[in-house]
Amino acid sequence: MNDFSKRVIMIIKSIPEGKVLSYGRVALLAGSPYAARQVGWLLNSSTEKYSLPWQRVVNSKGKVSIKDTVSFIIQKELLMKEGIVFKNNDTIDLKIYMWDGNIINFDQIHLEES
DNA sequence: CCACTGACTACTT
DNA sequence: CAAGTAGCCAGTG
Repeated sequence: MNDFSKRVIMIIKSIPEGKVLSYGRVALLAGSPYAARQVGWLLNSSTEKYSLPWQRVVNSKGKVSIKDTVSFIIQKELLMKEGIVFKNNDTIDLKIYMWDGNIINFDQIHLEES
């Protein structure tokens, strides 16, 4: 288990209910801006082990991009149960649900407001 | 070590 | 908006 994996796990676990994060965002926060794909894989292999809210991770378009039909449905159901609303074409409004409480305590990173 | 894969993304048609 | 393309990175064989 490398640092990247640990950070991803940590980040996913800190996503609050009713909020989501994109794979790319998680990868970014974990320190590897372009490791979005690994995030998906990581979820798949660590969800049970760490009880991760994997359903709260979607792609940058606000869609559930998992291929497995069953999991796809489950994810939608879970999210809707948390209060997230899907539009007719299975997409959610990232402007509203994207978790920007962002920037976890990763030292170097800090919030810059104007 | 090399080649291939993929729950991704941003960019171009 | 849909489809194709080129990067990116960790796991696997």
